[in-house]
Amino acid sequence: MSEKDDFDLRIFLPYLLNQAAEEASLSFQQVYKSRYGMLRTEWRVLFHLGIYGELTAKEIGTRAKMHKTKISRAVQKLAERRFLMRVRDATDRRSEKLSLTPQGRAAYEDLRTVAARHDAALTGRFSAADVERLREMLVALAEPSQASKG
Amino acid sequence: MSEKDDFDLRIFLPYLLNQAAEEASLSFQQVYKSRYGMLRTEWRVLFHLGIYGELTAKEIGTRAKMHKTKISRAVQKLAERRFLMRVRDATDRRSEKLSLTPQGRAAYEDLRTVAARHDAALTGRFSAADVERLREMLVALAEPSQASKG
DNA sequence: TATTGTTATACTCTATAACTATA
DNA sequence: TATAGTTATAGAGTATAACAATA
Repeated sequence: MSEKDDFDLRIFLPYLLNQAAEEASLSFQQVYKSRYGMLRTEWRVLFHLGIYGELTAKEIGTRAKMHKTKISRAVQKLAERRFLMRVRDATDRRSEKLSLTPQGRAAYEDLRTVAARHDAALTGRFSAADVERLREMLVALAEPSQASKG
Repeated sequence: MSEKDDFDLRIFLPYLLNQAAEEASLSFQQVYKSRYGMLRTEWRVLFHLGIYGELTAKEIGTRAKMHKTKISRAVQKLAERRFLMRVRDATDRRSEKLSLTPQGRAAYEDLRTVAARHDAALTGRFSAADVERLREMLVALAEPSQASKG
């Protein structure tokens, strides 16, 4: 994009990424919200426990790049609704081992299926090679502190 | 992505798009916020008027796919800060012709330059062909009601 | 009756500081 | 002193209903 009179907002990358992200999230959001009353932070924590098994809040934070306050509140909600269990760590009593209850695992497995189908629906219109390259580029763009000090 | 035990959250498209969008927006957000005290909705309206000239709120809504309440509030803020002028439409007194003041145009031109440089910094690491394909795919993903009922 | 734009309200999401309890 | 996690608070972003003025 040049800097003069032909600026095209419609292809400005931050704008485009935001629009695509909003649209792509919509139908999945409706599912985790309507079926389980979850928020974004909550399904993310649920998925981390579903995929990796027992984790502490700290470990989830590292893997998900989520701030500890977000995790704290998401864990609280998931515990209230009996999707996860908290067990005080015997060797370091500041932290807790978090793991899914059977109910939490069932929710995770349901949502994992929905997510996989949704991902397939979103990417199905593109070639496999294009999708692979798209994911690579998005991973690179998601990485912090690339060239970005405009 | 398959639906069984190898679900990989890190490449789940809605998740990836969200992370990339957040990261890509960061530095530009800091500029329009710190220099002009603007919010997201406000720079978007500013850009529409800068690019297309005189528009009504309705026309901005159509082009930007923004709800009228967002536009109403963004226009109010931009008018307070003397970035735009409102002139009642003589032929339809329900709407107003919106246009940038000299101060608004100066802000737009400054931010347009920042945006173009930021876009170049974000995409500079990829080949021109990859960037072109990336924008095409994001435009397609941003389009509402594709296959999405997971 | 329908449309343009405004106001009220609530919910979601994010960011930061200050705090606790443990180490 | 530092770390794991919590609580409080505010700001940013989004969504919807109800409304006034005009067509």
